[in-house]
Amino acid sequence: MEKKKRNAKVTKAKILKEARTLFSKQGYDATTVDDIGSASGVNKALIYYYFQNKSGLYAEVMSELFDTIYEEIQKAAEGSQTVVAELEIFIASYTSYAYQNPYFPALLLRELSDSGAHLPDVMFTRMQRLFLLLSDILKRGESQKIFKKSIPILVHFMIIGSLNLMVTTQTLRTKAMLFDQSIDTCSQCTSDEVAKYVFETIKKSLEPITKEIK
Amino acid sequence: MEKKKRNAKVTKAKILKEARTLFSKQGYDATTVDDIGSASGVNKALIYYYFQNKSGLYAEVMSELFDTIYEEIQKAAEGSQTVVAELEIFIASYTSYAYQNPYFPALLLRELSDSGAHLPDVMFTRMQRLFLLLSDILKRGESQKIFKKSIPILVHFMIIGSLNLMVTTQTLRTKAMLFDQSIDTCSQCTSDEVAKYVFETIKKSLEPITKEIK
Amino acid sequence: MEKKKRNAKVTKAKILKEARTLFSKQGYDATTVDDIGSASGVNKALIYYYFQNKSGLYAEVMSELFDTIYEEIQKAAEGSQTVVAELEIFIASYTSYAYQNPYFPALLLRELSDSGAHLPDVMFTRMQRLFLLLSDILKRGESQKIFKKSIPILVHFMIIGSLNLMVTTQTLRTKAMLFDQSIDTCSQCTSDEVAKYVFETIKKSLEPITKEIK
Amino acid sequence: MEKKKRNAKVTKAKILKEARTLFSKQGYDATTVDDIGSASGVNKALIYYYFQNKSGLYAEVMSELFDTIYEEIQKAAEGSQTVVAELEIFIASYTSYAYQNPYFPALLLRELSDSGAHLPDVMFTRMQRLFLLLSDILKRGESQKIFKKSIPILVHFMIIGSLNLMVTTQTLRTKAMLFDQSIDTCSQCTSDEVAKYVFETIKKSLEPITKEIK
DNA sequence: CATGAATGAGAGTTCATTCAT
DNA sequence: AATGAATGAACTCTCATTCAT
Repeated sequence: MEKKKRNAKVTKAKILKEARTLFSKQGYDATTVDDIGSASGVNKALIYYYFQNKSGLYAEVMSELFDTIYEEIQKAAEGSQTVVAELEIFIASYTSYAYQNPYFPALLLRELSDSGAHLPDVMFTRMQRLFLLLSDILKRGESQKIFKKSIPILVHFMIIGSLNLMVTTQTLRTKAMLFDQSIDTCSQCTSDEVAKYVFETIKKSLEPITKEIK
Repeated sequence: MEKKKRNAKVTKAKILKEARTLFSKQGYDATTVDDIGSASGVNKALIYYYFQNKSGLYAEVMSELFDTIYEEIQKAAEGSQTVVAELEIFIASYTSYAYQNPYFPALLLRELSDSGAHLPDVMFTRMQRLFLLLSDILKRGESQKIFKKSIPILVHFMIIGSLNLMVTTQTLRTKAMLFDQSIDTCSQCTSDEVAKYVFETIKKSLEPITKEIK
Repeated sequence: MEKKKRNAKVTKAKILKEARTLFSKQGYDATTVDDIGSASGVNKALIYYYFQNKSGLYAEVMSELFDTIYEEIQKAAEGSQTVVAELEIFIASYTSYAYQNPYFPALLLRELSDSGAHLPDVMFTRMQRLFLLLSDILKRGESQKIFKKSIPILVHFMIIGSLNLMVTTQTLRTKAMLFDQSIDTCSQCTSDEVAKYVFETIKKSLEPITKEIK
Repeated sequence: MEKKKRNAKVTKAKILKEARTLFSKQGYDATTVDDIGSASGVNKALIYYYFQNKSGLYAEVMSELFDTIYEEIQKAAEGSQTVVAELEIFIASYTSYAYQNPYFPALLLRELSDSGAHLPDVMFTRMQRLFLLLSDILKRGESQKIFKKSIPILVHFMIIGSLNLMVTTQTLRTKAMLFDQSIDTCSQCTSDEVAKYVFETIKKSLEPITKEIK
């Protein structure tokens, strides 16, 4: 009868996992602490024991996500030789992360739609780091004359905006296709195809004018 | 003493207006019917008299918004000669609408982060129409050999993703700048600059390969 | 079927009445809003509709009580000729009020034991007015050489302390008598007897020294 | 490294001490077992190990207090020659105890406002003993013709009522003075002055009538 | 002797919604 | 057309208490 083994680490992780799923599926307000409690098989009060309150739990969920994606991208970009390769890896790893952790895009978009209403200031910095990663690639590319001058935040938003929306609208796009076969919502596209298209688009837009003129 | 003139149309419009503002500022869940009531100076029960319930009101708010933006874009595009001009106008009018009705981007992004959980099916079609507008431009451009083959939904999402995020993150980006002057979040950019950059990016990415090779 | 007549005044009064009873019987913390709701036959939410929150209700209960007793004492004292008569009336009306509204002593003592933890500052003034009533009698008596110099607050506390305790300990004192007949806890005393004894005690203690010496 | 010496007696005493303080400062309901735990630096569960439950702890706290004050008064009264001296000592030692253990008055008043709802029967007897101490003095004084006939419980309540209120309202009275300098709430009085005044008042009221007539 | 983990039963408060006028 | 009164269902959070170690 080894049901309840009282392992704090395991329990806390379970709570965080279920919270992540629910928050992303239903949003912050629509997710109740009771939901999270029963999803993770623990008493509601235990959640308050580990995390002070609902928003504390939310903050911890978000921290984890931002830290993870940041590390993944950084790790992936480590050995890259050119800024173009770095850009490609940035987009590819973001895409792969987003497709594999589909709660992330939903949470991120919601947070950005809210001006971070639910997030403490600490989280703010974590969100910025991601942008700085790309921003730095662009800047270096520019000084190497490989990229033309750009507006980094817009490049950033074109990338993550489109990728996140692709993930969050998966159902919607499939539904659209069922309604009207003539509409192409790329509902069967793989994440690789998506990543590739976004990368090509961005890359092309960054090519110095000289090339184009020629 | 002509204070309360009992003008159904006016009252209903007032409710819709305040609802729109509140829903976009705070989101669906965080906005209470009471909030809307007191903002529009009417009794809560009257809201139920005019609209079936909270989500009915929400649906009406969203309908209005989508109808308006659709009409605006269409009207603007009317006299355009080339598909490139049409594309430019599409982006420009979307941008101008989003910047002038800053509640719209927040609502749209939230809705898309949810796979439209709050949205009735009627709304679904309305969202599609917007995409079809762009999709059609791309298709015609392609058959005229002016645009190369693209993935319309991704182009769509790059456009509206970036533009919406620019609007919703205005505060956040200003804050970021205050924290660290070296980070360029385009916090002072005008809507025209933004529209132009997005247009240039998309246009370039659509240029047929031939041009590039030369 | 004239059950629910929707009479705001009546309903509100009923809530106040039951709240008063329960707060005095069980104290602030031990009384739940649910208790009050079911005692007064209304939905809990209605209590929040009329009074913002639990402590708002409490404050209103206390206001009523203090206002009432103050008015009663003042009215009773109106026609009195001498300060001694005024003192007697002060004590007599306080006693009679306390015995007839037995929740009052409990509430007052608890509040005074807590340094008014549950009360807003407005209430503070109301409590003071009662003291000023007595204080004024003593002062006038003193200047008329009818009373000797006293410490008003102590006189006040001897009066209300003893009277309130008599009311709140009624059960306890009866119980004591049942345990041990030899103990005289005045458990059968009428309120008049009590008032008289307290008055005599205080009066005597206020007599100018001259009298005593003679 | 002799930090946690596992000394049952010491630990238990520490818990009792902090419990006493907290119960008196905040009342029974408002004090949580967690509060007591962290104030005394022990784990919450340990409190349940030593005392059955919250109200068990409370009972023990109260027992201690009543035992202590009873002993103090008795000891002080030991060598006194006359009943008047005994009365003086009773009041003086009660006053000194109350001023030195300011939690006691709050607890006692609260308990008496409740008709001892929180108190087990054992406690009841202990409260009585205190009264019997005074009651006995009065009775002896009466039979020695030094005191006139009195209502002992009222005398008791006048004494402890006023003294306890003086202690519990210290803050309130200081506040009153700050608000309005003209109100004399004896906020600077020493415990000796208070004790003396109460004693004089009671003594005078007990003087046999003969004296007064003369 | 001592602790961290876990729970059940509420408590206060909010809110969408309805009813009577 | 418009309102105040009333409700039920939830929701967040707390707390006394117990269990396993």
